[in-house]
Amino acid sequence: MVRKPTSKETARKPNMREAILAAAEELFAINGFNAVSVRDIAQAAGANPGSVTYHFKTKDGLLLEIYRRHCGPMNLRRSELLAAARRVRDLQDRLEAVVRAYVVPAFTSGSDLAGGGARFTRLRAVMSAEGNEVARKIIAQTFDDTSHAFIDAIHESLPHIPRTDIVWRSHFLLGALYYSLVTPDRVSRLSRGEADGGDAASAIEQLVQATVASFQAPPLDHAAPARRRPVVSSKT
Amino acid sequence: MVRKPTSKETARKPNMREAILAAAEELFAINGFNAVSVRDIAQAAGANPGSVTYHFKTKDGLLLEIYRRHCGPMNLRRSELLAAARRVRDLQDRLEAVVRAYVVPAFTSGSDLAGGGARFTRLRAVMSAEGNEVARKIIAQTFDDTSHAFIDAIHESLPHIPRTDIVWRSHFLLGALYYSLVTPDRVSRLSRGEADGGDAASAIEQLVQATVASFQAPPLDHAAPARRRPVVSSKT
DNA sequence: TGATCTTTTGTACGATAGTACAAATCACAT
DNA sequence: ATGTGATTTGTACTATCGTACAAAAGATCA
Repeated sequence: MVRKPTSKETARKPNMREAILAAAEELFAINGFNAVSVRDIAQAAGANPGSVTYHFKTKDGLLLEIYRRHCGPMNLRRSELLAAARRVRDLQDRLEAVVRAYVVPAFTSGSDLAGGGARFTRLRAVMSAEGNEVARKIIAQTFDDTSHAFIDAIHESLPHIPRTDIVWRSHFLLGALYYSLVTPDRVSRLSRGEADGGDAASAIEQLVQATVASFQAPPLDHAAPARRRPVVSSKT
Repeated sequence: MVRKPTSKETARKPNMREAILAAAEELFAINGFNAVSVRDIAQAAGANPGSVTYHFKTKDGLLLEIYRRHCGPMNLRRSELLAAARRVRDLQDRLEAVVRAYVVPAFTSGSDLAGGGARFTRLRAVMSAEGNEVARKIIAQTFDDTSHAFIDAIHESLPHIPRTDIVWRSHFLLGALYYSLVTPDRVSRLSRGEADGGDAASAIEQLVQATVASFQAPPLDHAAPARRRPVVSSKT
């Protein structure tokens, strides 16, 4: 008889805890935290509502565990890719590699969770929009380090751009990334079917290319707006 | 003796209907649709919960009315600015003007609502993330025309870029725009206080500049992406 | 097998949700 | 001042929320 697990950390044969986590992740990512009830999650997971309470104590605890599951692997993968990107000699290529190291793990999973990267990133996007408190705390203390590392790496490739501008542009990158995962159908619609907003590979390439170009844009902090004239004038 | 209003369309002296709309708009934009109760809105507006039902019938009806209030003016202003931008001769300047015509009304109000532009745009961002049904319907039938007009205008300035790429990049623009309004504090935090994410003027300039550069990036549709050397450079 | 621990189930409780509706109140034309 | 229609108030109803908890069921090992 095969018997590998000790009694302490085993769950049932069909792992209910995991099923609940997966169902919650999916539902939260699509509908937001507040619109999904514990009963909805339980039903989607084929579990009893009480099981959710048993495994995660509260609804917040469930969300917290989802974050714990993904943050580690994703940031680890980002660190690896970032380290590799830093070793690229050509500054131009390095910039692209760094951006790619930031973007790719958000679309594709960082570890055992297959294809869960995009789902979790979408979850983060939605929680961010909802101003979810649990998420806010985790984000600030888990992702800011990573964000700083990327900003520094980008700054390394573009020393002549003020750090402030890089912060703004990397912020735009994250916004674009989030939005691409939240409403991919809009891309399909506006392109009249010529593009598939749900295609991760396309999204990544488009995003990386557009973002690299935006980082390379000339800085504007320099208090010298003489170059361009005020273009807008239509109001009375 | 002042007598301007006819009895038919007047509300109370302190216009309750407007107060409710304003309160709802603010609360929805910050916390999302589902997290805000009708009672929350009524309290914030200094009204009775029943008044909300009286004026707007349902909570969905209230959201619908908020959209009706803003969509017209904002799209009107965008059309004006877009028309003006189209008249700019220099292609480079025209591109920037077009982008600005898209961005500016989202941050600043389009009509009588003072400063409400950013709030409403943030509301749209949050509703989009939550997958709100009421919002989805209105968006598709109200904003897609505008979006197409902008995409076409940009395509005019950049004829060598495939329309598909322009759709993606304008999608990124909207995502960046939304995200800037949803979590401006992140910019302040990551820049270590050097930038104020809440400053609309800075956000607009940064966003316009970054976006123009992203639109100008070389197209990537071209089937064979070997080792490409991007042409964009900032040296003068 | 029986004892013990873990997990699942079922049910219930208090809080709060959206909304309906009658009564009270107000603004204003007559 | 008075009647009338537009608003506001107060309250109540039903549904659903998150969560607690005891009992049932399953697993583990002496």
